[in-house]
Amino acid sequence: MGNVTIRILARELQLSAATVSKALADSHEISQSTKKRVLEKAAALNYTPNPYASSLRRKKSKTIAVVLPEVADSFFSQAIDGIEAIAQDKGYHVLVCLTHERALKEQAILHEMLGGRADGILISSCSETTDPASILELQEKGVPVVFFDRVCEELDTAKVVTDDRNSAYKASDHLIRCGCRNIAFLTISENLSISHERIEGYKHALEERGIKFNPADIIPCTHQADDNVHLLKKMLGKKDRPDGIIASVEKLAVQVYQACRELGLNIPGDVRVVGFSNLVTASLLNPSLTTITQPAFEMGRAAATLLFKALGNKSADAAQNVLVIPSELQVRDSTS
Amino acid sequence: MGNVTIRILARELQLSAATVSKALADSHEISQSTKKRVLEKAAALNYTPNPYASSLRRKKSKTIAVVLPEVADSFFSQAIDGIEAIAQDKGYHVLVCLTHERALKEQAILHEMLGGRADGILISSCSETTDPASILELQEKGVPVVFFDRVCEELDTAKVVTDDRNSAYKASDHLIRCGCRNIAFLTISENLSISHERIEGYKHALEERGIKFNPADIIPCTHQADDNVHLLKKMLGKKDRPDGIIASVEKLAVQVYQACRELGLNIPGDVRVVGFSNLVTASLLNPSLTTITQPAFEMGRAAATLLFKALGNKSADAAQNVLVIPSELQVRDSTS
DNA sequence: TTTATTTACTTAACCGTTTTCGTAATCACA
DNA sequence: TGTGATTACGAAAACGGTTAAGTAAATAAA
Repeated sequence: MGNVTIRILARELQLSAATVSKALADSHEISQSTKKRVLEKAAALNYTPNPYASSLRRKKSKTIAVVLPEVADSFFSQAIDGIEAIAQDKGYHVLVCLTHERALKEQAILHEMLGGRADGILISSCSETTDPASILELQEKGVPVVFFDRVCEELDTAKVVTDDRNSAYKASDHLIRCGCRNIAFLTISENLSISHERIEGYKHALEERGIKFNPADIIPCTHQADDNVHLLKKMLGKKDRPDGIIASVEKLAVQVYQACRELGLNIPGDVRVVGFSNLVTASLLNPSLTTITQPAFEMGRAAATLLFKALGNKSADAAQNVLVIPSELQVRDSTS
Repeated sequence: MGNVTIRILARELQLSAATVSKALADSHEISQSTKKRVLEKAAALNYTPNPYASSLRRKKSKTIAVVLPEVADSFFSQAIDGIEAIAQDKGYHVLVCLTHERALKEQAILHEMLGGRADGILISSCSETTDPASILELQEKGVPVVFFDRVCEELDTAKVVTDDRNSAYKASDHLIRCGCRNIAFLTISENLSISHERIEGYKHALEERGIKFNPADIIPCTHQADDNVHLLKKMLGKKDRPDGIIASVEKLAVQVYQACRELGLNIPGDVRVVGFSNLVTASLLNPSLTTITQPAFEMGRAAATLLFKALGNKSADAAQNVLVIPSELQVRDSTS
């Protein structure tokens, strides 16, 4: 009943623990016949190595941590799928740590990671300001960190992003071409890299078409769905309501639909909508939603790949790569 | 640069490692003044304990594993949110292990867990047959296991499910009341507990209304979206196509919509659809989707709570609870 | 004053694997 | 036949935190 350890295995085999350990690791120092005996006995006794003993000794946890705001979001869950695919392939485990968009929680998680719980970190920052200190500490300790999607611009780490600025530009330009002149831009946080980039793209499109940018058109939203719907209804209830909306976050697009439905507003008749979204149901919505579709799965894969590349290098933070994977504008009925 | 260990901390403080350890654990054996000194020095040196050393010695990992088929699914991702909320509260970490619906992968993951990587396991089985052996082994080793949603009926573990049979009954009954007489039931696996239950509920409703059950109406689907759409189009293209469809899995409902769209079939005119689904967009689809909405977040919370209860007990598998949290039928336009 | 008790620490032995350094024994080669 | 490699294994010391057992000093009880 007491767990079968490598020493128990060794005793049964009349061997030393060292030999068994090496045999299990398929070391060249061990004869084929011994390896076979060990493997067989291990299977017979149902031996499973204690990962913590191993981690302690090797200073490797065979685990990566994914730090992100939430998982109930198509983009993030698809990204996790991509990350996990790579990790599983490399024999690594995935620790999912949710920040719930709280900077404090994020910091606490990152600080804990200093203990070596994970060999590397994938992170998509929360919407409150990310403290570069924790990240810097990790880097100093030689723990590779790769940002994805929501990156921290000031930091010199590997990053995987999509072409946020250009995507927002395309979305805005598309709306303008559709006749919109008063476009609201919904965002969840102004100190998020992706927000900056996307707002820049939006501004650029306006400028190019000679539309004056009005700071009041940048609408900061919250993480409370009902608050947002309330806010949106208020905005859309006004006489000078926008004739176009860009929802820079998946959830916000859904909330715009809800607000419009409750107000009896027609999309795209009364207001056109485009959302940054990875919803599989985008094309099935009423009306189908024009989206900027991010390559979520691919971004997850790419971030994980970058992380493992860094883990392979002795020079920990060698991979100061920035990867940009383009998003796609998919025009559907909500704008046409 | 070299990690600051408890011994280094101790040396700096002119104390023994034992004292520091106890001080950090707020042991009553240590004086207040020493505790304060230790805490301050620990903060100053930015000490972070090595979780693996601790896990090795204490035989506790402060980690739970969530084993499930995928994460890119509203039900599962919401459930994870619920699980994580509880785990974070208890100071535990969450290891997410995806089986991708492969029994072999599931077995491998569970077998690895024997090593003690996680203190407890939450699992929603994959659609291929789950091998009770791995679970039994875990239980023998005293690792508590809680099933949620996709449970293993033969096993005597704690379980959290929804009222699958009754939900399916309600969905079927609803369709019949709407006039359907030829109802197809889409499933992904026939050896899944939830499939059994749901099919039973479906049969029961038919029987009660004097409609003969036709085994051919149980449509086994795959995990390939395009395969399913193809299959569904074939089915819906026939003259004697069903006049009602129950999609017992979230993704399948979406695929029914796609198939109908491609065939130009009208929902609910040509065929009525109800789906087991937690999509936030259900009410925004075209037409809005009648759903059996499962309490995903709550189920996650409940499962985690049950697990922690078991972790609290010395008698590991004391909690052979079965919790049933009811789902809700939300009638929308796809059936009316 | 002597004896118990409490307080505040220390020592040392773990936990289970890995790995460095040996060391016999076998083999190759001049 | 002696020297150097090579092969196959073992002893023991890590890794870093925890904890049982022990101890010296201070305090309380007799």
